[in-house]
Amino acid sequence: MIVGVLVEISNKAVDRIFDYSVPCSLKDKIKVGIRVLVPFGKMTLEGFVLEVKNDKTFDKELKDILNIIDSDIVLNHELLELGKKVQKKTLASLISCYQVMLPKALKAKHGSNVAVQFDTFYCLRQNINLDQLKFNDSQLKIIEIVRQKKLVLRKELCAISTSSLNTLIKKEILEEVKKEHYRRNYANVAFFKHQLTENQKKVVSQVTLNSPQTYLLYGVTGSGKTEVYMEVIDYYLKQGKTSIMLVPEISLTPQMVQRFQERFGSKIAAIHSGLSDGERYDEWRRITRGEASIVIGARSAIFAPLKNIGIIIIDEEHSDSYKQSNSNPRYHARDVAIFRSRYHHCSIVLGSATPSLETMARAQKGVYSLLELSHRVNGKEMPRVTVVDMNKEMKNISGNLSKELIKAIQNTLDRNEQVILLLNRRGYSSFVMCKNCGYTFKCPNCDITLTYHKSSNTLRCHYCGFGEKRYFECPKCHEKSLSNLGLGTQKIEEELNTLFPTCKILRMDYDTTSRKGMHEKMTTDFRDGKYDVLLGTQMVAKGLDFSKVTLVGIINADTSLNIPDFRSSENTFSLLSQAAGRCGRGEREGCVVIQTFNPNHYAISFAKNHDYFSFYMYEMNVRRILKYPPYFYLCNLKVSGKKSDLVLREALKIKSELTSALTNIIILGPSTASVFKINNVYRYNIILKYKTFDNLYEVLEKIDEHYKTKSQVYLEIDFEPSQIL
DNA sequence: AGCACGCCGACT
DNA sequence: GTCGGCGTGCTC
Repeated sequence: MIVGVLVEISNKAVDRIFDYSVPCSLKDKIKVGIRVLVPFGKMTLEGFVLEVKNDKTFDKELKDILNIIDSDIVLNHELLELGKKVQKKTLASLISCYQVMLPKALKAKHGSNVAVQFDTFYCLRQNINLDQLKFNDSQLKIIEIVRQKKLVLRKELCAISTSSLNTLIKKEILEEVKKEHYRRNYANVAFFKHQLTENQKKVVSQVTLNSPQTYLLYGVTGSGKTEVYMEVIDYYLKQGKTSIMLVPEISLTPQMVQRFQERFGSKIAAIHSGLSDGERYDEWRRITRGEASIVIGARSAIFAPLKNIGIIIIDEEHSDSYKQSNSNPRYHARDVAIFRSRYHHCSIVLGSATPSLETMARAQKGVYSLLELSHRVNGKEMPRVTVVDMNKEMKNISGNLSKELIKAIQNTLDRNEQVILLLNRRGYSSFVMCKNCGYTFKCPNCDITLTYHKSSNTLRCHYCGFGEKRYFECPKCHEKSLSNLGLGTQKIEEELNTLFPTCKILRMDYDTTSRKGMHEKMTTDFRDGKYDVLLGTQMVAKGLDFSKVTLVGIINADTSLNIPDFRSSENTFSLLSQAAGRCGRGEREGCVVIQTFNPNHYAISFAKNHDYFSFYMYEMNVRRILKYPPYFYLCNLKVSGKKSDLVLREALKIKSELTSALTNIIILGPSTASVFKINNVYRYNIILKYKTFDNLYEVLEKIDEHYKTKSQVYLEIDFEPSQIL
């Protein structure tokens, strides 16, 4: 017996199947999809069995596999095939495509730290005649409990007498049994169901009754998309089918999970960043065993090993978190969803209040079916939006809050209602500059300005982690005129404290929510009315639902417009629309104040009017003229290395090779990446724009092949990048 | 990933 | 003459 094994080294040079022979003792345990331990050179490695074959026509002497790691399959037939498809689409290594599907516990490097947890029980041995034996009091007590309950936790019996217990085991009267247990409790809570509106019902029946296809559910904020998702999932659950729902990590809050648990109880497996590796492993096992049939999670949950999938839902489909951008495989969850939907013959629902241009364009072309929810469930109009021109305002105020916004906050507080303030951190950070000579602090390893962290009084590099104490004297002109520039939530909080001394402010940003459970506590406290103002970064704009909020203020709408990325308008429009959607969700009407230095920018004016379609039309025209998606596909080739001249030379070589091998393609660059140097590694981008694939993949694969063994220059290929940095 | 092999500069 | 730098190539 011979097995084909893919070893767990994420290096393209060994990313192929190696054959091993199987010793007789392991033969009957071998299955495709399990992990095995194999000798590899001088190393011992874990690997996946991808093939089992019986022919012995091998010219080489094969090594034996050493052992078997899993008794059960970790990669089923579908996932094995899916990995190959993802590999083909992203040109990443095959092993990375399989690794991305599995929880950390099953990976060679970290796996050993995470184990299945067991509870120890006792039970009576069979065929024991108790009457013939003599026992002392505590032994009798123990036997009585075990006879009644059959299976008793060891801990419980130890409480009576550990020594008596041990004697009973020694005499082979009681038997120790280990049973796996999950780290979390999966209590089945009361099923809770909302009444749907007619519009919602219509959408549900379209999704569930038509033949399998991909839908775009375009529903304004507050139109009750989540209720539609639940109803659809319920429909398939009753048919004995499973569901996946993807949510951006940032909106995968305990409240969100709770809503689903209230309806579906322990059928839910939720995979979010708050779980420990062990808890993740438990969830994964519940899914493979069929104990959980509804999976809610961020991007990687699209690989959940469910069988018989009835529906795949991608909520907030425009979110760039669905594209894995910083490590291989650089996949988009939407593409994986499409692969899986073909395997399972199921539909996909892509939901958003601000669909990505790509998705809406496909819906307009008829590739996806468009479903709409154009009214809020509470019947209220969208909130009134005021745009404040900060160019004029800055002359009148000393802080960062306009008179208009201050007045609106005051009015809201007077009415005993709540406020959400959003500080747009995208493309924005606080830094230190000398007011005398203009000196700014740069990271010595990276080509970037250091960020000021007030809590530790340090300057930090966000790219490599470099940090140093904040100076008091300018190192260049030696004046003591260094000042903190830029805006942080702490700064705004101080301003609010001065303006509204009695107002209770809840600050919610990465610093305050990173501790486990803090996010949950904060949202609960705010909902319970313990605070008047919720001040935060992007995370306050997504999905939160507070009925008492009647004012949303956006402190700096346009910093995200300044990012040199073709999606910056789209991202800004989407952020403003989502933020505005946070208010007026209850009985009372809401209003929105947007502060901006670009009051006439189309992303802002269309957001002001809640006019998605006009934004869509306008932006489509921009993309058409500039040859960007959805009119053209993009691919970014990232060429990097420690020797900048060598990197450039190789990048130019790649470009000339592409130019001669490809037609009907626009090749831009190589240009220096927006941060040229990170951690002493120099980076160039070559950007490809094309309408048809032709021989693109073959050519790129050949170039990639060449660079996978080079150690001085690295090449990474990112198809349809979410951003080009 | 790890290790061996091989080709060049600087030294006990 | 050798020691050791790392660039390259191989692992069933």
